Amino acid sequence: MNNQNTVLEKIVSLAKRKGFVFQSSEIYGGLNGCWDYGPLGVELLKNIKEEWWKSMTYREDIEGLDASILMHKRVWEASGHVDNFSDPMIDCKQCKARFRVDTLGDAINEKKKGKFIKALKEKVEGTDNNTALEKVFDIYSELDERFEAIVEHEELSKELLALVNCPNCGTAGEFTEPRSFNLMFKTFVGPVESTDNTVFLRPETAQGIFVNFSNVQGASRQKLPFGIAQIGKAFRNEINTRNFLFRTREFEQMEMQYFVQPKDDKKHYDIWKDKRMQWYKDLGMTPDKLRFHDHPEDKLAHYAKEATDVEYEFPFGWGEIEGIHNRTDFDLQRHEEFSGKSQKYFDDEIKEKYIPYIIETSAGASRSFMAFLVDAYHEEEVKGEQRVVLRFHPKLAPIKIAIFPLVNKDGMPEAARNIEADLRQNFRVFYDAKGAVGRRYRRQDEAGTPYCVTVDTQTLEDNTVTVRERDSMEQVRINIDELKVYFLEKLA
RNA sequence: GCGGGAAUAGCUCAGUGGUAGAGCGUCACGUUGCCAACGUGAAUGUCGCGGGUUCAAAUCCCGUUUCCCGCUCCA
Repeated sequence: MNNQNTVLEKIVSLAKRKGFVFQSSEIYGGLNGCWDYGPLGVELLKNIKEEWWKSMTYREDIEGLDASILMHKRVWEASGHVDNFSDPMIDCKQCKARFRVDTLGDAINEKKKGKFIKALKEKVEGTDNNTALEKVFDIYSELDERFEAIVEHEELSKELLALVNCPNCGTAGEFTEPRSFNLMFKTFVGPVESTDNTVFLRPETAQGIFVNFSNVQGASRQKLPFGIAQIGKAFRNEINTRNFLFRTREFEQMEMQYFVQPKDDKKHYDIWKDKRMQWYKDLGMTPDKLRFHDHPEDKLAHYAKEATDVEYEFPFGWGEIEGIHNRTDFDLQRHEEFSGKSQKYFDDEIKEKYIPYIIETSAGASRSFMAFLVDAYHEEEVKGEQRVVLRFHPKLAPIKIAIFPLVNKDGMPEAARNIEADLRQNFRVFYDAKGAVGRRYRRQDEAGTPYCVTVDTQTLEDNTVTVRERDSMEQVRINIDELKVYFLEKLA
């Protein structure tokens, strides 16, 4: 574990040194959980988003969208974020201690938990809550799990809290009502601050897609099944940020919502699940470090019928980089209800009107960035010297080709500059003439540049150059006239 | 949010009360002949920030911010 943390620290350090990621507002002491993408980082991020965009929208059945970050307040009431997207807290009125409701159980021992649950069972006997409690008992056999499930249940939680003694002072029945600490960032439309003009910074891009379902369908004349894709920033006022780019308060999502006939939901869910996993593998991510984590039925979010995470094994452990959910008709149903505008789709084939089911693929651009960066990082020994190399897939590499004169004289720089000018029309290239060529190669290794072109004496005689490949460090001689075609093929 | 650790040059770090340091990197000049070569020179620090103690603080004390770790949580 210690060793693995060191790896992450090295990557954070490299990321700063080479210009991938800087801490936000660093000269002012930094801002918790916010990071800036530097010259190489912005290229890598842009390439990731571009690959995603191509794979998602360069097809007949998916349309693009770029919705506003600020949306009507009612959107978040309909989505459930105003009510659910929060961590309820309670205070003990007696001793003023504060507890998060969902972690209250940690402060209470087994024996007492048993006592409280028994008391609760007697209390709800014969009421609606009894059914709910029985369901909890069916799903869980462990005491801790039962307690946790009760606490997470809106109604049962209230009943239980009235019975529980404060873990701090022992007083029973003195807890406040659970209060929500909403994780959405709030701001105001217009210069005057008042509750009337409160808006939220979107905590997910998905709702921008849902509320535009009819617009996009009408404008694009798409028929079900079809999807809407969007890349954009989202904001969550996380209690804790942690692990570099993994949990940040401002992050970027790459989401595609696929609208399907309800009866086909399982089919499309499975298709997208496979397709999304393959995307990471196709871009070179180590297959052994990727897995699915299926959500157990009782842990599903309020909107989901089926859900899985694509997880990557980071130095700190497995972490989600994408969520694939069957959101059912929950979102459109709710928007229909809250807006009063029909969200139904008339299906010509079956002559039926229905609210589509939605299969969501929601990838974290920032998290993918981190996963691709961590996965690319390699340290190796070359002739007794350590080499640090970022083995990015050529499509993701911030710089595609570096061009060097072997030495900075005898007509070599001029020849190299000509090559640079020519290749720059098609590729992101970098010219460097300073110092020994070996050092320049290693510098490019640290930036993840897949190819280096070097002009030498022979170039001036027969118009050929060496092309050095990053991972193998092997060199081939190529005629300058064939370079562009060579790279178009290699980098396509 | 709780508990633990850390913060000194771009990076890694040394410096336990008395002039701010090293290695690497960066830049310049010279040299160069394919994998972090060499020589000479240079730039870079309110020692995270704010208070306090002291004749004197990078060093001791208090607060705070940020990062890392363990819980917790999550896209």
